[in-house]
Amino acid sequence: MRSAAEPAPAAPPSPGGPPVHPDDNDRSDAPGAAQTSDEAGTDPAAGGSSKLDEIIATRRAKVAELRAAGVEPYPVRFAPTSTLAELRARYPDLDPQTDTGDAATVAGRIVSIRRLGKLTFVVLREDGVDLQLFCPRAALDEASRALIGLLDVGDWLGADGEVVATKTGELSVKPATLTLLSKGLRPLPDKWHGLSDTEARFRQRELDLVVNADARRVFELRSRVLKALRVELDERGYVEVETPMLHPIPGGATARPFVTHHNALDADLYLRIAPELYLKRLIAGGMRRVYEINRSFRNEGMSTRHNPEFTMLESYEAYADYHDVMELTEALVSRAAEAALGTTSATSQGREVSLAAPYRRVTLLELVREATDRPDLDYAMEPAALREICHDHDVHVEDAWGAGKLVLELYEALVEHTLWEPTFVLDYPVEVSPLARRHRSEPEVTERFELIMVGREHANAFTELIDPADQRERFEAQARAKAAGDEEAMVVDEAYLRAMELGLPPTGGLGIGVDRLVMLLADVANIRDVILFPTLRPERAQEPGDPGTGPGTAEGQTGP
RNA sequence: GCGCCGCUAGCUCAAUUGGCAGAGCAUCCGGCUCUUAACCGGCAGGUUCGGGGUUCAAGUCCCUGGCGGCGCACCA
Repeated sequence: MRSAAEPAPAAPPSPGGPPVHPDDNDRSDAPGAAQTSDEAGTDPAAGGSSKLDEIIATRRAKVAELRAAGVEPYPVRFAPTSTLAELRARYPDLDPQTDTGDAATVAGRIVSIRRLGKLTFVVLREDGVDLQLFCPRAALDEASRALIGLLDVGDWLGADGEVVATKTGELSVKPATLTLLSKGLRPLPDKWHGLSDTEARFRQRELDLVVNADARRVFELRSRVLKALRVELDERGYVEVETPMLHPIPGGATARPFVTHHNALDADLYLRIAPELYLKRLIAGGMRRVYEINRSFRNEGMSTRHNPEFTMLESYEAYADYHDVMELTEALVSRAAEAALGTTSATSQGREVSLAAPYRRVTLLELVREATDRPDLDYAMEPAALREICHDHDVHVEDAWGAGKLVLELYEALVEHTLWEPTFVLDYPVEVSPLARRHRSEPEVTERFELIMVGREHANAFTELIDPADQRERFEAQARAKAAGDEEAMVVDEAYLRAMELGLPPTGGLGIGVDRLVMLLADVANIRDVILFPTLRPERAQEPGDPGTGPGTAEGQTGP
């Protein structure tokens, strides 16, 4: 994204004068530059692998040759009359050797070239759809005849000609004119094996998208899921809002935040771990139904299910309780499934799962009683007795944990991964739910549920705590835990308490992990497969002091 | 963060017990007017992830660092 790097975009070939291209500015052929290294030394991106250098040098030479012939290799604009997909849809099955007489102008990236003497086949790809150009030399105008010999796989190309079907029945455009739209300098991965190196796929997603159809499938599915979630919420009268990602104090979840610093304010800020508190302040302000779909950031471990930045949907609705939110959750998940798959029946890890509403509802306590075969188990039990039950099931415990935390640990260790079909697990202990309202009839628990599907948590919701005095006590308990060393515990958020003191109506709130929902629907095992550019360790910087490969040449182009 | 596995040509992968670093595709040169993993002939392409060690000899064994994958831990 360095727009300043194009000081003279699409410079027209100057009449009479020699072709000049910006690349020359950082080449060392200026008089007096005692640069003796070969072509390789001028490419800041090439580490020293000479075959790649050779390919890039060859293609740069083609750029120069094209400019010398008056062809702009990076033109300003092109106007196709149809996409490749539209053309395929318009001519679903032409008979072999049909000349339709219809003209079409198409464009795409060249993914294959087959030269058979005076006949060339070029395969264009656009938005994942391929179309062949059937290019007998005799059909091309003079400029296109010169151009076609300089084309490479990876170039962007436009073609203007007749829609035909070849002898074998392959739908094709037979161009009279070829227009180079952008000359690619780097080779594409193997046309047959594609790009399978996972690191390369994540670091160079653009390459993954060019050659791997599955990458495109996943991200198109993701887009449909996002749209479906928005449409469902919009139809229900929710307003989409955007609240800060820079927070003066982290809140809304128990997690370790990223810290950053604002210079003019001379203040530390935290990347948000959840939008929750701001969204509830909007409810306090009288916005009846709001939602936000965007990133949150947690400075914790990374895994196949955890990226440091991830997308969450949070929604809040005045007057609602968690039973209302369950109904909303069912509608959102089943609608997302319909949008993604055309059905509420999904396959995950080779196993079916039905996402059709309604979903099973069962309390956390019931599940733990069942799993431990202890019908007497209860939040009122002595913690020592609960610890013993944990010990019997090899569940790790810590001294500071109360009954609620211990029961939750049992649930997470013994039950959660066994819940395959969508299940609302209800009524989490107060101790582990600092922002949820106490249950209307069970004092030890809150009105909170998590939605478990295929053994994993996908949503977390509750009847919100709206009593400011209760909230202050919960915050203070969290602050004590933090002082005692719990790095994830919350701090007292006075701005939020002030909003609550203004009066928060009864409110039902929901959070859905969007990446995980997409993982489920796309049936992929790694969260990095549903995030276009997942967080990776930075690539190692180039060796300092390595002549000719430092940042100097690249920076030199960036202009003022 | 811990454990296990991986890293060889632009891409996908080989390389016997430690014994001359190879193939296919792509590139480059030549041929070919119905191909679609086009075909035929030829040339070239290597810091075997980096550094160190053992050895007559290291892609291979040892140490160390880098990056990635998987599992565990934590969370969504």
